[in-house]
Amino acid sequence: MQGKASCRLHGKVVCKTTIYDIAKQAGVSASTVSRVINGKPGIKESTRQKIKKLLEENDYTPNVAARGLVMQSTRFIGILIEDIRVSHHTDSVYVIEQEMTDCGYACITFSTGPRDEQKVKYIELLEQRRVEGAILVGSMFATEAVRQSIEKHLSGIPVVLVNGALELPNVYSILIDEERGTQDGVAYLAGQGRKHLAYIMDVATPSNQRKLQGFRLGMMQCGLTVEESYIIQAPGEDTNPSGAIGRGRVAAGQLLAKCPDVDAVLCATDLLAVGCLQVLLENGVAVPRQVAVMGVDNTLYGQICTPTLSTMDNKLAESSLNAAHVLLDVLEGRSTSHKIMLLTDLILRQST
Amino acid sequence: MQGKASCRLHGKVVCKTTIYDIAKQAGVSASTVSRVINGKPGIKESTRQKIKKLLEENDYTPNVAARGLVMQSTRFIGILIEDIRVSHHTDSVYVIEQEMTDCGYACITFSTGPRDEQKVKYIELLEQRRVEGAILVGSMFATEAVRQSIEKHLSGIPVVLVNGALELPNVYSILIDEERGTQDGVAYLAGQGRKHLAYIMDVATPSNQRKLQGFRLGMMQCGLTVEESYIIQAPGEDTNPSGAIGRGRVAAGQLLAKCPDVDAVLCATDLLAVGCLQVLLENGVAVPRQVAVMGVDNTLYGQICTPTLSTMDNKLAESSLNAAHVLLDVLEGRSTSHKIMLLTDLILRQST
DNA sequence: AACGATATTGCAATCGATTGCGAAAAATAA
DNA sequence: TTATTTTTCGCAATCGATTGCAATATCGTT
Repeated sequence: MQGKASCRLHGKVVCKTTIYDIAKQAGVSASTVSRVINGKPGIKESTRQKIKKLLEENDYTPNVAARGLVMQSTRFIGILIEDIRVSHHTDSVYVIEQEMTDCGYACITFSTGPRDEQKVKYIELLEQRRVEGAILVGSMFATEAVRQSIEKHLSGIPVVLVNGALELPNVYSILIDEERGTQDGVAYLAGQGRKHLAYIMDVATPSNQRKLQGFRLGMMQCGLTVEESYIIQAPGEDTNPSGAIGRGRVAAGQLLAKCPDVDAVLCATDLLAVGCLQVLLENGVAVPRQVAVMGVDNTLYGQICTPTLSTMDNKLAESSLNAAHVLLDVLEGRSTSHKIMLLTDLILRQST
Repeated sequence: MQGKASCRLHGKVVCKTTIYDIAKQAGVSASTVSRVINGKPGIKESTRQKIKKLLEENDYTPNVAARGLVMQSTRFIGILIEDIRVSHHTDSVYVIEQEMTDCGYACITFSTGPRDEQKVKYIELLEQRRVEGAILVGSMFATEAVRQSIEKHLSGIPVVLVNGALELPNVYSILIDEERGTQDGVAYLAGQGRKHLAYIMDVATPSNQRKLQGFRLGMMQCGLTVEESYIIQAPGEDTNPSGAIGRGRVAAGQLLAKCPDVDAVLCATDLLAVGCLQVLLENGVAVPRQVAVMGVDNTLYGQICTPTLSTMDNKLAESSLNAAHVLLDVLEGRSTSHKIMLLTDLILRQST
């Protein structure tokens, strides 16, 4: 027997009003109230109106968790991202949240950090919340540990990976051809007659490795040889975005020391490139006359620094939008593709 | 009668295993399983072990929604923010999510956009999800419409407002003394002997109005008169952060046209300041020799532009951290303060 | 007035948990 | 062996919804 009236304490509603409260007031059963709420047919117009009025008056709001329990659907999706503070990641989250919210889903977002154990932990949290789908943004989710965790905890629900692939029947991938994009960048710089290209590498994520691979391929295709000492690893593995400039500065310092005749630098991210730019200018190197600099991500930073930064737009927002659409397709029973590949754009500004 | 075994389809688990599944396998009742899961006493050690093993083997994960239904607690909190893409907002969300996640809460985050109706809509969504608390980031939430909506939909749960106040018994406020901060900025510039200060105003949020008020007060205290035509309204009301630079540029154009002897510009945000800087430099104005420029927010942009930007650090991340702590205090029954006021810092760089 | 057809509504089970209280089982005491 | 205590465990209600099926109400017909 249910039907306890919503309890009030000090005038504040402590328990929200339920369909039983409404039913009692209307002198009908909870079933009838439920049918009115959901616009089901077979209710006399007069009672429908009476109930609607009561719902209004009592500020009734359905408990979606209770509804979800019987409907077997939470209308939650999960978003996992390494660090939401990274500016292009923010755009991704924004796009996904907008799109999913519009379709009646709510997003549970976690910044996982770089470590696999953390990622696995958050995957379990998503399972506990019974999300109906998940989007993992970033190539760092394409690891074996994550694969196993998805298989164990997220099997049965669609998972979309942005900028990475995972061989699992329920995993969909949005891929970005960063390798090709980096090749394009190299080709452009080589086309300017530059011959001694350097590369500033970020932490060795799959995405960064693809970019580096693109650098090597591009060099080869342009008939240039890669001098290994011209591939410089930015120090540390801090994910805090504000640290990236400093890391770029350190790398640029090494560059100046080790690469005397360098005439172009490709950087794995815009912020590394900004740090690099700063050091070059501070040391009297003319950019782009003596050394050209190119970044990746097409962030606002590149529009602000001086000289403005040429960069590879890796379309993270667009791929996230694609991810949301793929997820919605699967959730709503439409057919969709398991793999989508996007091409990058070269954005040319003053630094090249 | 419950106890349907978890159904499998094509090898994929479609229904997660429940405590009834475990109970049946163990030959006990669901109550016993529940007690083992929650570490309750009064269970024979041998059966406890047996059940624990089964939980492991079956990859059991509690359905937190079902649990929440009976426990009357969802362990969800809501975060409302106008636009998560704005960089200091991102930091706020990051900090809040970290803090709440650490304490076992999950966050439902919505970017509401600038309009009141949207904000109200998202407040209702939070109610539907039965969040146990909410944090609203930004002064734009301090409106009458939002106040009423909170009173109607979020009464009974703690709500923390970052950078704004609302007179409601369950609303807590983290305030930032931006008025005072702007006064400090004016005082600093006046101390350099500058006398003709301009102000580039952003959309008229309460926060921005407080800053403008600080500008007026500061001028008065320094014995300077405010020339109304030196207060320039940046055009548009686009919340897309990437548009702010352009808006700053437009404002700076007006500045050059209308304010011949200007020798300092305070801007409502860093990005406006960056746009302003660009236009000044393009027009051959020496910064800071002829005109000093100062922003607000202490974003990374200010460290990147040339010259680097002096700015007022309004401690949004710190205030968000405070907000999370206040919310946790209330949720966990500790006493806390209804209002916290933070002071800003002046960050001095090359542009002044 | 009696009947069948249709329009409304309620009962009760269900979703996946938690928990107070009583019952059965085991351990201990008499 | 019986009585008593203490462990251990299950029953059933509960949280707030949804829904198939059965029951009742209403209506038109003859």
